[in-house]
Amino acid sequence: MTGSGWAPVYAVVRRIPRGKVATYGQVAALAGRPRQARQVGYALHALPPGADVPWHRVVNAAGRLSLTPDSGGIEQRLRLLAEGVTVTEGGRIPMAGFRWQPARRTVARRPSAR
DNA sequence: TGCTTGACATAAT
DNA sequence: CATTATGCCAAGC
Repeated sequence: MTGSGWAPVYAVVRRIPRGKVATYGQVAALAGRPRQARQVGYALHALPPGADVPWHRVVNAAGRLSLTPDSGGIEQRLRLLAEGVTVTEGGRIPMAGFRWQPARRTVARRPSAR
């Protein structure tokens, strides 16, 4: 099948538990695309309204909504708040306990470098 | 067919 | 905290 190939991306996003959030890079990595966080965002943007994908649970690595308030960031914030995720007016999320951790990435990310 | 833009990430300045 | 630079790749024009 040559189809888009973003199916795994949507599958990963669907796996994000309610009340938690994941980063684009994380989703990209879990979907098999370690360095394509951008394409993940693109794929989510291309999602039709009402899709079975909780795109609002995906935020950037800084724990902030990447979308502009004019684009849908407002809706994303409201949806997260409705799920119990704390989001400040500035679109910031305290990733202390809201970060979805499927397995790796606990406190020490990426050995070496940095 | 080739260049530009973009829901990003990371490091450096 | 803002800006700059680089990487990665799909879609739009």
